[in-house]
Amino acid sequence: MASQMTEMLKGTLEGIVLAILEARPAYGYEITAQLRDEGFADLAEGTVYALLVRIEQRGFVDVTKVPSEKGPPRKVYTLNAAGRAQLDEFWATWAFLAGRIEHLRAARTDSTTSTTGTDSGSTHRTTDSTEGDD
Amino acid sequence: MASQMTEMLKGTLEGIVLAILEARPAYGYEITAQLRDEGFADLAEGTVYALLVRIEQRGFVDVTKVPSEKGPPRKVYTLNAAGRAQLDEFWATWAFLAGRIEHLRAARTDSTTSTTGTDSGSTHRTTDSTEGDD
DNA sequence: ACCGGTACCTAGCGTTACGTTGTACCGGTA
DNA sequence: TACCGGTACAACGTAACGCTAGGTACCGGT
Repeated sequence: MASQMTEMLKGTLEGIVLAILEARPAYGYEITAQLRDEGFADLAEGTVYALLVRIEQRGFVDVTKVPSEKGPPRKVYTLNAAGRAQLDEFWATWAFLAGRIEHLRAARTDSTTSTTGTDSGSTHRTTDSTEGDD
Repeated sequence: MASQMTEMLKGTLEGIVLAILEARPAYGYEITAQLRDEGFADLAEGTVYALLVRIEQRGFVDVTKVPSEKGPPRKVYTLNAAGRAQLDEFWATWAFLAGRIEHLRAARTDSTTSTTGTDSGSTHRTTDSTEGDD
C-alpha cells in the first residue's frame, strides 16, 4: 500500500542506520530489533539486510564476522571514515529538509489565526480575470 | 545523481506540495517556481507535474482549468477534505520520523560528552554475551 | 521429532523522483 | 515574416529504495 512511512523512510533509513552504527558497531539482526523497539514496528528484516549490503558495497562500513553460540556467525558492521562523511552529509540534507518543512508548518499555523483578508501581495500575480469556465 | 536529497524527497515532496496547496490554490508551474525559490533549486518540472497527477487521481485535490493569456490554460489545484486528511497524516508521520531522528542526533551529541550512562536505552538485550569464545 | 528463536540472504514488486522530449501559446527581435 | 525564449502542461523510460515473501542454518525446549 505504500503507507506514508514506507515512502518517507526512503533516503532516511540509511542515515538512521549509519547513526546507529556511529554509536556502536552492531549486526543486522540487532539493528532490526533496535529499530523495531524504537517505534519502527513494521520494518521488514529484509529491508535492513539489503541496506547493510548497500552501505557495505559503498564502503561506509567495515565488516567483522563474529561467531555466536546461537545460529550463524554475526556480521558486525563498524562505521569507518567514509561512513562518517556520509553521515555528515545525511545530517546536512536532513537539516535543510527539516528546516523547509518546519517552515511550512509554521506558515500554516500563522494563516489559521487571521480571519481578515490580509493578503494583497502575492509574489506571483498574473491576475487572470478571465473567468471563462470551459 | 541520486544525491541524498533525491531519495529523501521521496514521500516528503507530496506532503510539501499539499502543505503549499493548503495555504492557497496554485497551478503546477507556479508550485515548481515557488519550490525552486525556496531552496529546491534542482527540482525538475516533470517531477511536480507527475506528483500533481498522482494526488489528483487519488482525489486529494479539486482541479479548475483557468485560461491564461500566456500559454495553455492553467490547471489550478485546490486542496479538498480528503487532501486535508492526507496532509494531517503526513504531519503525523513526519512528526514521528523527525522525533526519532532528532533523538538519534541528541544521543550522538550526548555520547561525545561523557561516558556516564544516560539511560539503559535499549529495552532490548541481544547484546553480545559472546565474550566466552566458542 | 517438532517448533520457535537466532542470524543471515535473495528475487521480484510497487512507488517515487529524475531526465528528457514534445506540445501549445504568446511577445519581442532581427 | 521568421525565429527565439518564456509560460504551461504532459508522457516516456530509468534508477533507487523499501516491502513482500520466501529460503538456509544452528540451537534448545516441549
